[in-house]
Order: sequence, then C-alpha cells, then structure tokens
Amino acid sequence: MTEAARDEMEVPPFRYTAALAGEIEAKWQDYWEEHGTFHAPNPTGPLADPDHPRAGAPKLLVMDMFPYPSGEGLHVGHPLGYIGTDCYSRYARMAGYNVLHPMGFDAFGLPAEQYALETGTHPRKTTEENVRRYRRQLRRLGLAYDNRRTFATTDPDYYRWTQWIFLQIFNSWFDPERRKARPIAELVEEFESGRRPTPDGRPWDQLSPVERRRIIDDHRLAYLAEAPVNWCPGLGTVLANEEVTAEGRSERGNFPVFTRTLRQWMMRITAYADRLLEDLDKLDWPEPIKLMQRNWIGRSTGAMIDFPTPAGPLRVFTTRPDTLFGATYMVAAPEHELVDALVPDAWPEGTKPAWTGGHATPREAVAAYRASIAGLTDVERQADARAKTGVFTGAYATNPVNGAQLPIFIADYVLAGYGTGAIMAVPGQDERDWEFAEVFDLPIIRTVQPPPDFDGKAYVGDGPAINSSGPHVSLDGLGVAEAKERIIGWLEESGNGHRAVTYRLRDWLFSRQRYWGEPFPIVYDETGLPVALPEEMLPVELPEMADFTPRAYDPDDADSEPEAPLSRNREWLTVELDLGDGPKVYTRDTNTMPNWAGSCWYELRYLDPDNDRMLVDPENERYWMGPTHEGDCGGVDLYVGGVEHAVLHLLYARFWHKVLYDLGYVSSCEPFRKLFNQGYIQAYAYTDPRGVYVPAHEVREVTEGGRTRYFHGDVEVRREYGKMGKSLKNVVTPDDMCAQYGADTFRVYEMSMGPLDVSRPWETRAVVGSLRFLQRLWRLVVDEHTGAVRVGDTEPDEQTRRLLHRTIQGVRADMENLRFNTAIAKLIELTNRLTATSPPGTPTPREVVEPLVLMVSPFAPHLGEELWQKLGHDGSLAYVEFPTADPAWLAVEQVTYPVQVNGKVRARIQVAADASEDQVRKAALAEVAGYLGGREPRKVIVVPGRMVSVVG
RNA sequence: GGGGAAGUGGCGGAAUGGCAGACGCGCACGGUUCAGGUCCGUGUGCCCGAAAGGGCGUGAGGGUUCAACUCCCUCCUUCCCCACCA
Repeated sequence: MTEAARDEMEVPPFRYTAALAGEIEAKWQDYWEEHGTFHAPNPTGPLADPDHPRAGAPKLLVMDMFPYPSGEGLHVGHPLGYIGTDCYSRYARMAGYNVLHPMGFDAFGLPAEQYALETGTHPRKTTEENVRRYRRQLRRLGLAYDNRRTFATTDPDYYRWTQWIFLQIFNSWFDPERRKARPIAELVEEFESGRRPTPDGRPWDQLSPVERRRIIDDHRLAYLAEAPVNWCPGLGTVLANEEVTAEGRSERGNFPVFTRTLRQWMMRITAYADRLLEDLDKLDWPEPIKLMQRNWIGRSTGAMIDFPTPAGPLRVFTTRPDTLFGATYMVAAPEHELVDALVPDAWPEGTKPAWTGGHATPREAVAAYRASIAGLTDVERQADARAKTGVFTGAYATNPVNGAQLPIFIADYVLAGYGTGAIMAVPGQDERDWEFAEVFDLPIIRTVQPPPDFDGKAYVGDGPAINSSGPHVSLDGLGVAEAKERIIGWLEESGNGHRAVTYRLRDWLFSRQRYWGEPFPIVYDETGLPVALPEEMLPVELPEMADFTPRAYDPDDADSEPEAPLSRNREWLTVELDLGDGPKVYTRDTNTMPNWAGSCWYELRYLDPDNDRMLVDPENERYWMGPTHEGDCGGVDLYVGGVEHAVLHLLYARFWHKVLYDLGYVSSCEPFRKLFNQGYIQAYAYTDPRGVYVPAHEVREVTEGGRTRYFHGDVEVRREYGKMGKSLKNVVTPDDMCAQYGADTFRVYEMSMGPLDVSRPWETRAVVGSLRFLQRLWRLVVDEHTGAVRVGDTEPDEQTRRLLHRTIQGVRADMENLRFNTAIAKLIELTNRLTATSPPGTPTPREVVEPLVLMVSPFAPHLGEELWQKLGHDGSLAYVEFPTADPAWLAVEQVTYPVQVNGKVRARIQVAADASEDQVRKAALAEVAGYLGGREPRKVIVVPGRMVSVVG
C-alpha cells in the first residue's frame, strides 16, 4: 500500500489538508473574481460606484513595487512583500477603509530583452507569457488586487502616457527663481519680451530661428547633450553610471565598459536637487533610505574661487575656502578643458625632475599621462588608489589671497565630473592632497592649528586658523566656520569668488540604444534639432522587428560605435508630417527610454487606468494621493519594496512626480508618503567537495556531539547562506508550497517567520507549524469525522473571554504597525486556548470563534471565508467589521506583581487591580521579609501594574 | 576609507527601561494507532541537584539606574550601501 493511499484511508475525511485547502482556495478565488470583491470605487469616472460599501469611506492606497516578469518565475522570496501588503489591505478594508491595492508589471528593459535573445523569441511574446504566468501565480496566493487596474508598462495604452510625460518634461524648463518647472512657452515669452536676457546679450528678434531653438533646447528639462557615457560593446548599449559596477563592468553580463562621448537624452534632475533633499523631511520613510538619498544627492556647500593663470582663470570648488592660505599647488582633472591652453612649450626654470614624468616638454608629459590613464581599466585605477599619480603642466596659477605662485598639475584623483573638475590643493588639511604632496615633494602649510596630541598628517578637524594673514584679509585665530564666512565675504567683495553649492548628483542619462523600451516621441528636422510630436500622435508604437538585437561587439573592442536597433528599421525611421509649416520629412529618434521610465509614474495610472483623455483625472488623483493636512505632500499611503531601489527608482519617481506637480497635473508633491522595505528570504545552498552545488532538498542533516554536518548521499557537503536561485540549486517555489500545504498555510508561514523588514532564511520543514495552526482552527469549527459544524452559543469561560479581548486589542495594534509575526503568535495562543477549553465533542463558543476567524482571515483569507460561511454567514467577509475589543473585558481585577529583592525576583503577590500603592508595598514586604534578614528595606519602588522592587 | 543595520536557546524569533526566551520549528517522553505522522498532550536556555531549590545567562568589557536585550562609552563580529565627491 502506498503512503498516499494509506493517508487517504486513515486521515479523517473532513481534515483540513493541503488537498482540501486547494479546493477551498480555488472556490474563493473564483468567487472574488466573479463578484469583483476587491474593486475599489473611484470618486469619478468609469470606476466610480456610489453603491459600493466603501464609497465615501476614508481611503487607503497600498502598493508594492511591481515586479519585473522575468523568465525564471517566482520563488518563495518574491511574494513576501506582496503577501504583507495583502494582509494589511485586507485588515484595513475590514477596519473600514476604502482600500486600493493594485498590481502591475514592469515589463520593458534589459532583462526581458536578454531573455528573449537567449530563447530566440520576440520579447513581446516572452513578456506576455511571463506576465500571464506571474498573474496565475499571484492569483493562486489569493492576493486581493483590484484587477481592473492591472497593466504592463509595455501596453501601448500605458506607454502612450510615459511618452506624454516625456513631452511635458521636454516642453518645460526649471525657473530657479520660482524653484519650479514651467512650460517652455513661458520662457520663450520672457526672451521675446526682453525680460530675460539671451546668453550672449543679443536681442531675441535678432537671433536666427535655429539660434533661438538652440537656446530654448538648452533650457529644457529633457535635453540632448554630448555626454561622456558608459559604452558597453558586449551588450551593444550605453549604460547609466548606476548600471556599471565598481569594477568598471556591466552589472548585467559583466562585460567591460568604456567611456565614450555621445549625443544622449538627459533629464535635468539636478535642478530638483534641493527640493528632492528638503522634501525627504516630510516623508515617512526609513531613516537609512533617506540617508542614502541624501548621500546620493550629495549637497556640499563651499565656494567657487577663481585662480588667475596665463590662460585665464582656473575655477575651483572647495568646501574649505578657509584654508585658501594653505593652498600650495593646483590640480585639474586630466580632461579639464583649460589644460591644453595652459601648457607652455618648455618646462619653466627650476622644474623638479620628479614633476615632469621624465618628459622633455610639458606637452609630451600631459599627453603621456592622459594616455596612461586611458589605458587603465577602472579596476587598475582602483588598485592604484593608494599611490597618487599625476604630472606638472608647466603652468602656474596665482593665489588671489596672497599672490603665491601655485604649480598646476593634472592627476586622476581629481574627477572631471564633480565640482569644476579642478581643485586648489591644501595638503595641510586634506589627506589626499597630503599624499600627493609627499609624492611630488610639494610644500605643506598648516592653516588650522591641530591639537597638541595630534600626530597625524593632514588635519581635517576644527581649530584656530594659523598662517592665514595676507595684505587683504586675515583669518588667524578664527574657527573653521567663522573663517569660512570671512573669506567668502572677502572673495565676493574682491570679485575672486563666491559662495557656492555643488551636488554629487548628475543629470540623468535617459536614452538607451536598445529595442525593448519606449520609443521617444521626438523627430528631427533638417536642422538636426529635436521636434516634439504632437500629443495626438501618441503612442509612438514600438515597431515590430524580426531582428531586434543590439549590435554587440567584441566586449573588449573599445573603438566600436553604438548603433540603435531602431535605426535599422528604414521604413519606420523617416516620416512625413505636417507640424504646422507644411508637410516635411522628419527622421525619428531611434533611442528607447531606460527601464526606469515606466516605473517613474505607474502609481498614478492605477488611479485611473482607462482614462484616454488624460494621465489621471485630477479628482481621482486628489482622492487617492492628495495631501491630507497642512505641510503634507500626499502620495501613496504605503509603498512596500526592497532596499535595492532605495536610490534610483525612488529618486527618479520623485523627480517626475515633482515635475508633474509643478505643471499642475497632480496635487501631491511626493509619490510615496510612507515607504517600507521588506527583508529578503535567504536560503541555504550546499556544495560538494568539488565545489559543485547539489540540490538543497536532497541534503540530510546529521547532528552528533553538538556539531551539525550535511550530507548529499554519502558525500559530506558544505553549507552556504545566500540568495535563492537556480544556479545555487536551492529554489523553492510558491507553487510547490501551495501544492504541499495550500496557499493559506504558505501565507501564514511567510508572515510568521519574523518581522517583515528583516531578512531570514527559508526553512521548508518549519512550514508545517502554520498548517497545524490552521488545522486546529478548522477543527474548532468543523468536526473532522462528520463534517458537521460544532460551534454553539455556549458561554466561554471568563479567562477565555478576557484572552479574546486582549487578543483583539493586540492584533489590531500589530496589524496597524505591520507586525504580522506577533499578530499571528497571538492568534495561535487564542486558538490553542480554545482547543484546550473546547475539546472535540463539545461545542466551540461562537462568541470567541467568530472574531477569531475574522482576525485570521487577512492572513488565511480562503480559510477565513470558508469558515465564515460554515458559521452561517452569506457572502464574503471582506467587508465585515474587524473585531473591536470591549474595554470591560480588558480591565483586570487581580494583578500579579513580581517582587524583586536587590534585583532578583523572590516572590509573587496577587493584589486587587485597584489596590493602592501602599497596599501593594505592604503585601510585597510581608512576602519577602525573609530575604531582608530582619532589617528594614532601604527603598521600595512600586511600579503600578508592573512590579515591586525592594532594595535591602 | 566613509555611512547604515544588526548580534538573544539547537534554529526562526518575542520582550512601552520592569518576571528574558511569547509563538513556531526541532528534540524528548506519553496518548491514539498493527504501523506511520501533515494528529493530540506534556516537557524543553545552560550548569548543580532525585527533588525542593540554587547559580549563571541577551557578542566582549565598562558605565547610568532600585531595575538594562533595551540608554551611554570602548571594542569585536556579520550583513548592506557608497567609495579619490575637493
């Protein structure tokens, strides 16, 4: 007889098994879909429904970071956050909120295209298949989405609006006075009226149309620029800095990446740096995430200082203008534009041999140094980080504060992209400058007095200024902060510099030479300047192409040139249009948008997914996302996702949202009011002695003598801890869990493993604990042998009733704070109490089991619905009020006080809850007198309701 | 190098400064069972003890407090992020 057959014979016919769970789950999933149970009503438009039970109720918008439907499918780690938001949403709906909990798919981008390339299938086809599979898997988990609002970013109806937003950004400029984006037409008007001077001062009407367009284009929030970009021949595309690893390789594929200057679309996110920084204070986000964004934006305050040179002023940015007297040399980035003009024909008198790099002329030295840098990979540069390299340009600059002649070097420790690409070097107060000064034997002047016990080199701390007096100004004796103020004052008066702020944040490189992305709604006319397509022409559909592969090259071929796949589609490339000045032939932009584009605004589309007149109806946006009080930015009420999006996605989305806010399309000035980062589910993986991974589920654990060893067959294997993945042979899928235990058990297990924001290891063998819990709950309602409902209107005993109300109160608090693990622990306790007090054969008190079923239902929704129905109720419990604790049963009559003597618990006393402190003290002392050796206690502390502490 | 998070039984984890280890896994014993466990019950931090009881215990060390997993200082370890940002 097989085990399965035996099980079938022996297991009571109405036991809650995985098989029964599967039936119940399918039944309720169909029910919810059929009845549109989780449809949330909008205030207006096609999704409005005044008869809905939650129409007009307070709203709650709960979202997950939507998934990338990859070809690999889901493992048990993926839905952790989704289950969390689902439990929270179901709870909030029962607590009276109109809850919108939508889900969509982020389907454009590199991985989908890579997967398509690997399988030789068109990305549209594989994407559609993947989305279908994800939908099925998520439905199987009972996730309560309003599925009328589901979309993929690859739907033309969706990316039509992605392109529309691009056009709004393209047609806007940032007004620094008003600190906001304004329509580009208003800028044109300012130039026309003369209120705003043109860059070279000529009147607007004397400029040629092309000159005017260039000026306007230079102001746009989305603009074309020759930018140093990361060209990856192996992938055949340029990459954003964020997609390049510290080793200078592509994050995806690990191919070499080269720097190349190309004409690219850029987004002027730097214009919003200050607002992106300031508004972090208004957000209910985890502090570490805010800090990461602050660091990414990297605002530093200081001064710009101009140092006269023979080739014109060399401008530097410094955060330490107070150390100006300590500058002993200058360094420009090797790429700095002034360098070529600076370099003299011959080395000046007295040039130290070490400065020349052994070259006969400065020009040769500079060229050789540049070549040596270009030949290095970033890994080598990184490895060389210890030893500073560089070369003298042969030129000197003048320190404006004292006339000192400062040799100008080029060195790669100065970055072209930050500040002005040049620095004044102050070795006395900067460690990097000190190192360089040591290598090149340059003078070191301390301008801040280090403390007596300071034995380091460069001193970066605070202290009185020294050696800082000149003919125009003296800083001596001032602290760093005062010295900064005084020197900036002098710089501004004397015209040698000014206060300045710089940011680490760069403008966002927004184009990719890829196929699987949103095409730009841009064409070029005969001038080669960009022209926006009119809104009526959206969407610009991605043309079907049989050959969509990027032209990849030998990964090491640094001389290769990028080529966009769309540029090979001759038919699509040119288009005849009449844009108001007669029919003309235009060339389309052949770039596509990066995969961040679709996720930059999707929260808005959920609110009004079918609107074909606008992005989102303002009334719907105001209802779901609008500010609710003075000083509030508004936004999604709860946004759950992984920390890996702490910077990029969240920063880009905030930027787009702010542009839409400035232009008046949304009432919320931030997209995500509250952010929560869920942890990751990790897993063990096992390698055999050859280092090959073996299937984790085949590994046996043997514990002997307190030491645990692992075996695969007879072979001992080594355990590793890490991510779940195919290559590690340790994947467990939700489908496995649903088949083995049922979706409800799986959900309960994931939510009970630990706090939602903490990563933890997956352990399949522990899942059974959650099944046993649900089985006990089931057994409280259903007789396993007869299938009869065994709930009666009997009174629970007082202790059980009190426990019920304490549980209700505790579970409500836990749910509000997303502490699902402790909520479940409380529910198990109550279930265990009922199991003990209502054994089989006796009725289970309805008064307790009904609220228990309601409280369990956010975690185990299918079982909840089924039991609710068995308890005699019609329809779904999704809108039934969540239980409320009765204060009368929370109050206690007797309190047990532990009594500590000198920090150790020596006794327990029972006193009436309303006993006075004095009564408690007396009772406690009577109990522990023996521990005091007959002496009077020195001190007695009564913490009301908590404990008594006696000090002897 | 800078920043962040975290160290509690065999394991996952509980604990507004107030009885450390809730709840679950595992394990042990018992029940039901011919048997098995996706059942039920009891026990389960460590050490001494037959027990009653006692001692020790939240990475290490110090401090504040009647009282510290919790607050402060120093150190160690692990994970994550950023890394020549002037």
